[in-house]
Amino acid sequence: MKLKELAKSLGLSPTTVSRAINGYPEVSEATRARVMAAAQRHDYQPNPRAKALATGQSMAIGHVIPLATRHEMVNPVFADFIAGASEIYAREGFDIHLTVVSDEGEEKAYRDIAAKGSVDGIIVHAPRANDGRIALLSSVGLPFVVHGRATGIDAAYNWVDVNNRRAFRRAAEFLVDLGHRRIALVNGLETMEFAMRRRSGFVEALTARGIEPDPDLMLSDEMTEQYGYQSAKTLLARADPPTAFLCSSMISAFGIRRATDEAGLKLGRDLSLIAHDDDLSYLQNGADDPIFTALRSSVREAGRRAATILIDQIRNPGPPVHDLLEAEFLVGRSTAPAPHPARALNA
Amino acid sequence: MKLKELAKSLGLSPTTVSRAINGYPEVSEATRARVMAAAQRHDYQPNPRAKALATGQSMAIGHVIPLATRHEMVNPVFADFIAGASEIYAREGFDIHLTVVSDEGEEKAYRDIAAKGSVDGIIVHAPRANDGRIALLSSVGLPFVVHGRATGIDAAYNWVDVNNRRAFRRAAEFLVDLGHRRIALVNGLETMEFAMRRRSGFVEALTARGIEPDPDLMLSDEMTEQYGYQSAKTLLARADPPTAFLCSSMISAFGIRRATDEAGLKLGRDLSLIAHDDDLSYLQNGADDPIFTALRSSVREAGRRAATILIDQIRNPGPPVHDLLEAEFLVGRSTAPAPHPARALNA
DNA sequence: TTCGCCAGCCAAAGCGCTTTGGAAAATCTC
DNA sequence: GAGATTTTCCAAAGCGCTTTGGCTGGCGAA
Repeated sequence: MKLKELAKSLGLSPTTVSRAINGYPEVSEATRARVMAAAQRHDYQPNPRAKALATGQSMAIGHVIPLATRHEMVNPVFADFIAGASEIYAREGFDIHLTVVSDEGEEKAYRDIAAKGSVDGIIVHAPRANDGRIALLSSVGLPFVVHGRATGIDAAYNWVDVNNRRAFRRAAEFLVDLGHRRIALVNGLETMEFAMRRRSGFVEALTARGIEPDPDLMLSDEMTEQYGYQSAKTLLARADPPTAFLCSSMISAFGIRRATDEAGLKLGRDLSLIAHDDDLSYLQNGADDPIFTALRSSVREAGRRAATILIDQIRNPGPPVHDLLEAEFLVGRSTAPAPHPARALNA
Repeated sequence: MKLKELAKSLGLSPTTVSRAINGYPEVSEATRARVMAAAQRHDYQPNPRAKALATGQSMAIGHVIPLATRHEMVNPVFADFIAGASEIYAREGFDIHLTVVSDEGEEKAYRDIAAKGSVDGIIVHAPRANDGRIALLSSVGLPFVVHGRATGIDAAYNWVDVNNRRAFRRAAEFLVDLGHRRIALVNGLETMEFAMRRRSGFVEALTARGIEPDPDLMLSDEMTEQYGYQSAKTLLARADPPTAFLCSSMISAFGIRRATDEAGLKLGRDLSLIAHDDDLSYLQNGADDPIFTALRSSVREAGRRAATILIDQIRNPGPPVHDLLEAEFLVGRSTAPAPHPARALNA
């Protein structure tokens, strides 16, 4: 069923039908009702491509999700982020245009999307320091929101981020308060902004408490289970093993748990672990009785916020907006006072 | 840069330029070269909406990913499936159109997509028995490929699936061969086809070996970590706990591991566990030294296959095609002979 | 030399919708 | 009740591309 047919069947012009459907005031309420009823009856769906061509609006948002070349890994948080964003999109009538692209092709992917004009806005995932995409998109004039922030960019832009630095500072302080002195940071890839910020928060906390951060205890890689396992295994084999771990991901935290179990140690007794928890739907830390003491911040909520900002900027462009979410700190069963704090310190 | 401008700058008609770019034979190779060079130089990207409107082809594939209403959970395998599919899409010039929809809205979502004609084909995820979507899409005439199969559908259709039944039969047989008699099945939601098939394979194996499947040992739910944990905890607390677990997901397997650790049992010694491993990029079971004995089947590869079939069917429609993948069986460190097989049997 | 043919190009219509610039009908003003 | 508005509708152009149906000029055949 096309607009023209609908119009003919009603004895109206396409113009009037179009206006009736799109809520323009130039049609009487009587005919609008008639048109709407007919549209309903015939299950009329305007062809979005024709509409887009005529209006210049595609009613679609682009998401470019990076495929880490090293392990061809797609970050598991995307699914939840997009689920959150799409709640908003669905309500507002936007579609999602997905592009999966490996690191090298990334810039070109953005450039192409902008040139083809197939979306009204873009969400930028996983920013790095001095991220070139931000300048690129700004110059093109396509509205965009960054999930995260990028240092080294002068111009203002829209972003939604978690206060990673504060969260990790707080977690580290908590561990120090429990008497831990040798604390390992099992961080994400520190080419990523969020990982850099987490590291600075961690370092800040230690330094503020007079503890010299030990580079050997600060690891950085893609956050897989294996990475957590290997890291913990290696660190625990040291002569002076850490007594606590701060880990950037629940998945890697499971790896750490596996290594500690193998070593015959018990989390929350012999060893402490705090994990960052993105509150993924399939990897719940548990509400009432958290598995891990954790910094919780819903990536789905971040998706909702980012989508809201983006749509708002598309509809009425204005000065850049940002939204800084604070992570919740949940004390679970994976943390405990340091085993021999006094002895270790006074030795 | 638009086609018309390009044409003018070359002193050619839009017709000729269009034909040159799209490889039609009516233009001389000389002018084609000239056009291509100019297109390159001006970074000309044809407007996909205009193209789609004119040709009726949108060069986009729809993915409708279901949001399980119960826990608002988005299945973690989608990210990898789509990563695999998009390798093919990118090569062939297709875009991905994503729709996230909760169970109730699903049928309408498909209907709308078909009516709006915004995609050339669809991938159907997570089929259920007698899945209505298959009849719907068939009647609409939109090419589609199902990731999985649905019993109760007479008509043939395109699908890509893992031989879940055989895989689970084999795993169960392996456990029985190790002397296990009380084996628990920690399965996915059995409204899903794949879970039903896994269960039948499991039941078949036990029955064939003269073991009566115990309904109390067969669980079914969404495959979260918590689910694995709770299931194992409950089952291990029984008077006659199982000596082995067969689990439908790596994530739930981690939960099972957590429960067994808590109970002071060691996997691969006191208790056996086989997990189904979708070979997710961020949840590797480990190639050389698998954490779990596992049935491995790459969901990313399934994505590639599905995309290939779909594009092929879009280009030259033909009789339905399917592709049945076999899961690899990997013996890892989580399985061992049953603790007291002889005694238990001869008692 | 004339004709026919074909390679190579172009004008214009059309994809399904929106939107500008009227025009007719209805309402208001005095 | 005539003119001035306002309401309600419509015809047609246009979004950027493809594609049908010519048209032209150069070539070989007769």
